[in-house]
Amino acid sequence: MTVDDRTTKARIRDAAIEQWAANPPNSVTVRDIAAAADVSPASVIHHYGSMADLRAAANSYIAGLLSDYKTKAIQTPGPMDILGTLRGLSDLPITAYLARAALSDDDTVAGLIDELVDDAVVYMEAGVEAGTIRPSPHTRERAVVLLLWSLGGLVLHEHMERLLGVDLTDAEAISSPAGAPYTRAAFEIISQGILTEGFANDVQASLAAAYGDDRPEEPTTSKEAR
Amino acid sequence: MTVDDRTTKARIRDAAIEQWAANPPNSVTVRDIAAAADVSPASVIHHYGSMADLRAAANSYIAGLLSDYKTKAIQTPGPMDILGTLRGLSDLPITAYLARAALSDDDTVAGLIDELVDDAVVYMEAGVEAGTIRPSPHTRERAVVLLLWSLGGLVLHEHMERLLGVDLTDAEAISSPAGAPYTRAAFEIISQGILTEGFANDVQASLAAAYGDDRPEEPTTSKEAR
DNA sequence: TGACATACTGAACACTTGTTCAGTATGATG
DNA sequence: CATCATACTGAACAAGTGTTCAGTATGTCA
Repeated sequence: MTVDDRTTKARIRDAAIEQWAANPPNSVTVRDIAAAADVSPASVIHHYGSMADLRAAANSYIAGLLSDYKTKAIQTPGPMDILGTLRGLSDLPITAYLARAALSDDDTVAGLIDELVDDAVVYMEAGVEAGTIRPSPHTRERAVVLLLWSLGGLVLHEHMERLLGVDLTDAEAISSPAGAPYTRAAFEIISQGILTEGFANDVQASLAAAYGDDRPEEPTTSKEAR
Repeated sequence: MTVDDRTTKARIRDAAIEQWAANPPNSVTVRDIAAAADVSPASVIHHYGSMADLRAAANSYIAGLLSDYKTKAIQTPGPMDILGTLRGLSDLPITAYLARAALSDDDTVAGLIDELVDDAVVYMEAGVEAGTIRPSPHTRERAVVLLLWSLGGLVLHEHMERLLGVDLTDAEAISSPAGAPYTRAAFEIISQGILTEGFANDVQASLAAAYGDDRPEEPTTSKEAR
């Protein structure tokens, strides 16, 4: 006999998160959330004051979950997939929620993204220390681009599923063989890039000429010309 | 003095595209578009029948522009930035529009994305031929992931701008020194990846063990049928 | 008991949305 | 000229939005 011992306020919050995770932004109404939480629309406002405040409460709740996972995930090595750590963090569809929230113009969302970026920087620095991640002259910029690319792929998960058959919001699918079309492509990109060494050197040279040279120091590998 | 010789119908379409490119999805109203085109809301409906039909007309117009660019871009080498070719294609903010449109559940948009993917595959195969792009056992999957990552970064351009100070929807900014924080990080990732060689081998080994090996130089137990 | 706070609701309100409609202007065609 | 079609508009409408509000329970505490 499993009863729902959450308070009504918590039930409303969770219902809101689920609704926002599952539906396009701005298409979720008070009445939707109220129906999902099995209360009246007025009750939603009673507990949270307004729709915007509910959104803020949901965001800060998610932020709290993120903080919790941080302390746990710090000991698990291999930050290959920055967002992967988020999956399976709670019963709530956090990744799907983030994918939608990243697009809302709500100000509190920016804080969530910034937090993820900061975490990514920390992880990657730890990876450099551990010898799994290449050092970079622009650690933070690299982390920003990589995180926003990953998050962007998540945001476009419907296209990803149509094109590769992989649902990035499904935690189990990703880590199963069904997720291979995505994971092996992503791994290939982040492990060796896509450019040949010769062409990369050419581009690097022209970039250096244009913006100034800041090539990362190569750890005693090949140095011969093409 | 230059007069606007576009028909009212064309002006409405262009105004709609600009509005949709510049504002969050579902936040653009008939009255916004009407005001931008300097006509009455009723005139918008008069010309296009409904808001949905206007959207469809805009999508097919963009699709037409894309087809045009394809024939042109085929001869410009260096497909480093797949989406870069789209910038400066027209006076209309096509990339920004695509970034918003990629999220709408309109069916005609899926066709646009698929077209971009197909183009990316072609470009990358040409790059492999030319020796600028590394060959891959999964060309199409790699192209999909790379394109959706890029497009995803574009979708999240507001976060990118906040975090890096680079506006991905601004064609000139990208190719100027102001775009360096993004371009050099993106280049670093696609030129050498982010994993060290040793760690990449480790991960590759476990991936191969889990899903089956698809790298000829890594010998593992071969027992599957063909 | 009485007094007070909290939880919750149904019904309405003010506002915005896309769309309709009657009607005016303009120009082409006979 | 009359006739017709098209371009365009102001005013309204129905539906949907978040929110307010008076009012009813259900406690808690003196």
